Amino acid sequence: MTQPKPFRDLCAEHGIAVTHQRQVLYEVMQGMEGHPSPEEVYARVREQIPSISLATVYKNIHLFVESGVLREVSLHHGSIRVEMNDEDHHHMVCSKCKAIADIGEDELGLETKRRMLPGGFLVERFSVDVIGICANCQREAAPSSSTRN
Amino acid sequence: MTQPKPFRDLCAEHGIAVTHQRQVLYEVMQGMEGHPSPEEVYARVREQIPSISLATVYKNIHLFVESGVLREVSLHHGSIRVEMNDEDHHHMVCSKCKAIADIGEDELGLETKRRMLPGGFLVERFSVDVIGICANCQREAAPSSSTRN
DNA sequence: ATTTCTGCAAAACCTTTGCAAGCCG
DNA sequence: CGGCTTGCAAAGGTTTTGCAGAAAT
Repeated sequence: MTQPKPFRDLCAEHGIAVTHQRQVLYEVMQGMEGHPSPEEVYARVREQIPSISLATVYKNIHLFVESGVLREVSLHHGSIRVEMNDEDHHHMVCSKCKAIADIGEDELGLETKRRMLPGGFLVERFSVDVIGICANCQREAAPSSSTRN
Repeated sequence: MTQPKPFRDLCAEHGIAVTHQRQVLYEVMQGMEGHPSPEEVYARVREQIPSISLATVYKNIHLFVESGVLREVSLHHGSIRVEMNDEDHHHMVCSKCKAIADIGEDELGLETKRRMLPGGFLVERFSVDVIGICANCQREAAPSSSTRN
């Protein structure tokens, strides 16, 4: 079992109260792929707690982000996105359809050696958005060579 | 002279009309350091065209972005940011004070060799946010070792 | 019992849109 | 002129805030 400290201890560590809403919010987010918006999270949590309010979702997402429980990602998107994936990874953003996919640090083929940058900036982590064209959009954009598609 | 095609030709290339507002907007943005928000750009343009409206600024920023005249950057910020810096560069975002500084592709020490990623994603460019602590915040956060500061 | 949290509703942004008048080509 | 652009004002969407009641420690 890899979750001996499910949620109570996370809350304890960060000095926040354990509420039913937070518990469900946390679990729902754990189970969501990709980069859900607050609205999307809200919709899912509602299935379990119909009376929850969007404001509560926002408040707790912020709380979680500030506590380091999860990570905020600012993609080339309009609204806040959040992700639970805590492995080092980055994002491929399709400039045509705006789809976002994760890509592992190693698959990316980036070498991130420096821990200190010019100007004395101390590196915590790298957040890479690879802008490009996803496989689907490449197919659509190549009408002639797609004969064998 | 490096600007033989100041603005008229840019517009011609992209098939958009040359208006006074666009001309001033473009020049103002050229002259702004960093990553101004639409509001900040608006404030500057207003100095020259007091009657300009924020809506016009938004419309034309979008037009410029779509035309490729400038680049939209989505940092770890709330609103759209824009930049004229068309050299390949990335951003250092301080997780304490949220300050943003540019860093050149080479200074970053990243090797970005691949043009194609797993899943058939065709790379156009990399947009790297380095999250970390800027020199100022490091000083403030180190009360003991800052004696000789 | 106190402090913290929730849900509601209103407010505060930020950004977009519709439209009449004006400018560009 | 005809079409694109502007400015205004209003609408739209997202996120935040204030507060009374409810839950947590």
